[in-house]
Amino acid sequence: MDPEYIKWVQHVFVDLFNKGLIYRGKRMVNWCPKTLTAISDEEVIPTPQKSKLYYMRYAVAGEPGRFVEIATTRPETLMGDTAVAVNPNDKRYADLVGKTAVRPFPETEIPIIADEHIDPEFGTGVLKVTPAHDKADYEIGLRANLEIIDVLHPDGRINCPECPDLDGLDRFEARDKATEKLESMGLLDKVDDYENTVGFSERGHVPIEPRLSMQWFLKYPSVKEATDAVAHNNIVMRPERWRKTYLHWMENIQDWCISRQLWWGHRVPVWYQKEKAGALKNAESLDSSHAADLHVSTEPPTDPENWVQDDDVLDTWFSSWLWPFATMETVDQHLDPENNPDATSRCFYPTSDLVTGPDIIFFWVARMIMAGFEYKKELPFKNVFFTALIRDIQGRKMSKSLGNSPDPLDLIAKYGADGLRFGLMRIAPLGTDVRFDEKQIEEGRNFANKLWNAARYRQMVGDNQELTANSQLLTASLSIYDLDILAKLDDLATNLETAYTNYRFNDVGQLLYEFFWSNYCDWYLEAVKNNFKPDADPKRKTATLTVMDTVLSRFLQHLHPFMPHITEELWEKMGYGNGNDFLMLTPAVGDSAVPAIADRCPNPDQARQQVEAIYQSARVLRNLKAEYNVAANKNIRFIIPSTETAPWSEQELSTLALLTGAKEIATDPSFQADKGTPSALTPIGQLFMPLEGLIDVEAEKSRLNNELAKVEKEFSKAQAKLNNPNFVERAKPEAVTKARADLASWTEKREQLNAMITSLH
RNA sequence: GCGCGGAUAGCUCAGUUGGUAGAGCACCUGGUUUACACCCAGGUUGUCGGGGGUUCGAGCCCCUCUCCGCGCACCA
Repeated sequence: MDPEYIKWVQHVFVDLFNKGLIYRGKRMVNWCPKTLTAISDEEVIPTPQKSKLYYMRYAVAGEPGRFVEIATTRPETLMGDTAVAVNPNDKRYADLVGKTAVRPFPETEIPIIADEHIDPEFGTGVLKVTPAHDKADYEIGLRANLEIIDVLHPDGRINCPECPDLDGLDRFEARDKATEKLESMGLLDKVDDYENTVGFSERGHVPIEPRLSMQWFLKYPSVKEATDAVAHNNIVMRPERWRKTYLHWMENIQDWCISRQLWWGHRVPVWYQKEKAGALKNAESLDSSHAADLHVSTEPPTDPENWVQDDDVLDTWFSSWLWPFATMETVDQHLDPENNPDATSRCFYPTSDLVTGPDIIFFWVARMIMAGFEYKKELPFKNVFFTALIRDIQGRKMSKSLGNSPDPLDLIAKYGADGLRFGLMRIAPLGTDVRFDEKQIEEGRNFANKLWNAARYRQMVGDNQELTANSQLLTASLSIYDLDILAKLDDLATNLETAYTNYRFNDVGQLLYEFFWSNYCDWYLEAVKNNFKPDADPKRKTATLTVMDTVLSRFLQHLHPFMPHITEELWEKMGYGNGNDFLMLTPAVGDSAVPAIADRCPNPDQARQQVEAIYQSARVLRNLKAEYNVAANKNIRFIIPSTETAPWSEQELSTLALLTGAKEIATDPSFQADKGTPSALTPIGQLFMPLEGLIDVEAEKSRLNNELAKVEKEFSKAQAKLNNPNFVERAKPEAVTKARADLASWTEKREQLNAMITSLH
């Protein structure tokens, strides 16, 4: 309702009127008897109903005792019947055509006609024609030049003074009353249960009434251009399948009934000459050829006393469809840019992406494309991203009337705005609807909490230092864990870019979540905790802090669009903005930062492999501890009975001990394992876990055999694959290479496990 | 009637050119080692809706059936 926006709405109305595309006419429209207004086809919701099919008889005039049987769902409109129709090819009734039938009340003779529309298979093959109250009947009426008798008031009550017992009754009460009357006259044969689909008013929630009414209509502009734009992928829809839906609608487009009989809305900018107003309003049609008697303008007439403005307002989408440009420039700027230099500075038209729901693809998207092209001679956007619809846990669409929509404010109170936002983004897949489950929002809150605590930890272990991440990184002595997490941070940036490019926002959420929770918190932070012990090397501590700041600050940048509040808060509290820059105003990572790792270490792969070996070993050893129920025992020692521990330094082994919750990992070439000492095969070799008094040869044998069984299974699978000549010949080379590597790895594990089992004997 | 989705662990859902089925929650076991119990470690869980086909190989491709959802048309 901004004054400038109102001007646009009026300008477009006037323009389309002058182009002959807007006209006023008496047409069959969808009428809502509850809200007392016309509505568009798109606002009619077809709803399956359990109703009745009434079989009744009309007497054939002049042939006493002869009747035609008619099946109808709406006996209450019988007073508006002006014909009875059969299919011209229906031999059963061929002799009746041209005769007349007797409408029982108000009693009169009506013609029996033939029309192609009648389906001989339906009911009795005979249709009562009520041109005022059915769209198809209206068409038949036009073809046969039938009289039109309107027997309903706008609110759905019967308007038929000739039948006092029906007059004034609600349409559904009248249905029963009319049935009773027919029955008492002996004209009702039977009533069958019947399931049909009835159009309901989207807002009024009552069956709509097809009604002959004076309304304003629009013949859509720029239809061809809007169709071609999508057909030729100048506008790309995601998911792509909506394209077909769009094109189907565009190819069968109908004129749009744009007038509404409501109090609120943009008023139709049309004034009628006072003395001719009555006649003009009831004219069969009005268009630009009547311009002389009308004032159609964005400005009211200068002599208002001589004019009467049209009472109707416009469909709400008649203003919405102008949104891409009407929000960007005023009509004056549009029409006369030279004298309104602001026009270019404010106008972001076209934009790149429209994000919306597929339920308004016709209401809004299609119409914006048409209006955009019509007024800007250019398409309004290049991509349309249709989000998923969030349904309730039972799969129902959320709606006010069902009351199944959670209040966002309640959710925000419980989980925080960022938690809600992140939770939703993580379940926003490309292409399908999703059931809303509060658990998923809880996950968002937990993630925010995790982030907060990780930042707190950073503050706990070291002073807040001014972050000059890149230069400090270059001089720091980085551990393999540092290199590993920085390389993963680089990977994250790359993967996020891909996900964004493909509009896979749930992937973005997943990538952010996994990197931070798993890679950074669960592994990296745990692996570097030794560096904060009192006796740790200060240089190593500084390097670790620098890496933590690098990861945290970049991660906050990556996460910011998904969790704007907490990231902004931490950005400030951690001092990453140097006390003056908002994170919101900081260029995105891809625009500003060099890759974290590339300059420092051109080939981090070796470090990554070493780290993976340590982490994988930690998993195996944790597992071993769990299997022997000593997971909580911090005094456990692991022994490597070999000197061949290179490249594993004391430091890496102590990190591994930290990660496994063990006292130490010791190399001891002289170690002689007692038979039955639990041991495990890890990427860094075979490790023993001596347990005082807990040695049980049989238990250990059975455990190792279990493990061997799994390995054997994988081994045979890999072997079978490579023994298949078809695979080796036809599969992709990468697949074959990988299969060979797998087989080699399983072979080795198999041999080692066998050796371990043999040593128990 | 025409068209479009969906059916994968108990639940909500990922699974990107066909190549050893995943996440979170739930559940079970153990854990308060000074970031986090909104947490940590470990574990259990699948005839990938049914049937058929193509292929060396199918959750993924083709055909068919069943069920759920959506759009369009019709509905006397």
